[in-house]
Amino acid sequence: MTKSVDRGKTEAKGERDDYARAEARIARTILSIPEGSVASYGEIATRAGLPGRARLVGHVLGVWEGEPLPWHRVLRADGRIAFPAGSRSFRKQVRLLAAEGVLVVNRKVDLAAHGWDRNLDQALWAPPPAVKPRKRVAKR
DNA sequence: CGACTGACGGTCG
DNA sequence: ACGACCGCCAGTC
Repeated sequence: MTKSVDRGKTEAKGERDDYARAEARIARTILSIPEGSVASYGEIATRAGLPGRARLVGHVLGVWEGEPLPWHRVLRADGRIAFPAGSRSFRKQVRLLAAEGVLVVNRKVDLAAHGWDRNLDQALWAPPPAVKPRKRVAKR
């Protein structure tokens, strides 16, 4: 048997599987972004076990045809929407985010306020910063 | 096969 | 803040 051919097939299949796995992990990760939170492409990639492959996340979002994904919760690393400002998709994303209480100000979303992990920490620790340490001594 | 093109991201001047 | 680069990945011409 033409080993080389078989090998070629095997490799090609392996690559397809790798891609399929990566795609599935990326989709699951995006699905797990809580409503009202946002995450960057890079963050998604990292959490999906694919560090450094933000571009792959963008690619998957573009070609995905499985169950609907909360794609609007995925932003660029600096909080900006990835689509050209003013485009159909851009406006739609702004609308969907707004419906969850995430506002786009100056072309950007406040990641400090809506970042995924940060939100989680906030939910767990919930220590509102508003109150400053007002020098008060401890009364022991 | 090389060049180009995106739902990207980090670094550097 | 901004552009130039470079690394990264899949598709298209």
